[in-house]
Amino acid sequence: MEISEDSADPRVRMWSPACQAVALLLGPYAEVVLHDAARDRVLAIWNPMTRRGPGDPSLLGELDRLDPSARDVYGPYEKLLADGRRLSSVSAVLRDEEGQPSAVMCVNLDRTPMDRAAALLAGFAAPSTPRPEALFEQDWTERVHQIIGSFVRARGRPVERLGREDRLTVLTELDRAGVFAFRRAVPVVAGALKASRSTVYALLAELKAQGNAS
Amino acid sequence: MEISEDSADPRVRMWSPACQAVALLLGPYAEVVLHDAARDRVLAIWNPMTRRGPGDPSLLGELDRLDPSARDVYGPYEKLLADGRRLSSVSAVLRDEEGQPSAVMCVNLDRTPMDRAAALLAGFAAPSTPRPEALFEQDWTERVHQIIGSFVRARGRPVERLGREDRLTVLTELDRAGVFAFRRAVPVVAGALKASRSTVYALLAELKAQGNAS
DNA sequence: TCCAGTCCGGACAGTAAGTCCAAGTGAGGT
DNA sequence: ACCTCACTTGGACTTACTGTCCGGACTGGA
Repeated sequence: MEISEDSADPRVRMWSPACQAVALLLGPYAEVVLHDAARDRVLAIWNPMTRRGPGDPSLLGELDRLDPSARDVYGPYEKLLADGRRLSSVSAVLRDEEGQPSAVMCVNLDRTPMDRAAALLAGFAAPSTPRPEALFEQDWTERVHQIIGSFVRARGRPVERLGREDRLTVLTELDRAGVFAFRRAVPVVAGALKASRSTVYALLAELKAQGNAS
Repeated sequence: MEISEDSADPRVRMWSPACQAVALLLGPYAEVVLHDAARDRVLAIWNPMTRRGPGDPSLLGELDRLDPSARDVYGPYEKLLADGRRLSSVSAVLRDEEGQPSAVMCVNLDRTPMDRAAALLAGFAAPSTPRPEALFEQDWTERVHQIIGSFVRARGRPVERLGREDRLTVLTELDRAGVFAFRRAVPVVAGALKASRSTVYALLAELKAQGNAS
């Protein structure tokens, strides 16, 4: 991963662990460059994104805005690569033990993947899905009356006059519709059928017995 | 931004530009820690994400796996913060001009923002939810898990780590979906949320109070 | 009228739904 | 390291609902 002009250079030896660590952390999306500021050359480079190598002129104007007498840390500022990729960059002036500037570290982070992801997210998020979350049948009692009503109409006889078999049939349908999974279902059904709670339970027990038997 | 025990420490003076540059580049999502490996202490820290400060023991086991005689760069490896944030971390052994290990730099990058984005993208891209939309959902527990699941995915955080507000939100959605009209709904939801029945009832009461007040 | 079949309402037991509280837990502050 | 506060939890407890049982009442037919 590391490409350096001269690993024997004490500056490279000293700074390469830090540079390499950062390059590792940011995976393929960042390059780390160690510059010789005085000679405007690249000392070493990790994850190169351009074709630069050690010994090449630094280019990119990475060192233009540095003023070691003022500050040591610059950025993040934006840079544009020839192919249009946008970079976020920081630079740090590195000093030797006497406090003299000896090198400059630049980290160039390619933001295009994140920009793309951001755009994608923004595009999807904006016209926000109007909640296709289809809900349950909110009013299940409605459904109870519907089922009973249509049966009564088909049978041509009011609920009060339904015979035993009829009620068994209706209860079967209601059960298939999942009505009895709801709380308070039996009293409601009993009311709608104009029958007593006891009767409904008795009929349901009968159905269950039949169902299990068959 | 920088918090250091003793800026006069030559190691801090020497390494802080590099550390600060990295901290700046990665914005609020990364902390950079400079350790005194020999004494297992923090020398300086940028963008602290935990409560550690200079002079504190290093903790976090950041220095456990280091072996300066072998390599200088470690990682990226994954670490887990107490609050559930997942970190990508790298460490570098920093040496003085004689080549003696003098400090260790650790960069801890919080990946939850990216995880969340990734989760969201995955949620959109994936076959979403193949919605077997029946008129009457026979298997309402299925729906419970679907709703909780999609929320967890959007939130990018496992169900165990959902905060109070998150759970209130989920319960609101479940309620809108009519889940609590079913028998045995609360125990099922409590199980799916990895919370106790009591807690679910408490949160539901809170929602009801809010809803009536407004 | 009597019988058979059914239904009713109420009593009752069992199970689930809610409420309440003391104790435990964990994050944040000092 | 300790305290505090907010929250969670399991369990005890109350209330509501579910399901069963039975005596009495109604109905239609012999």
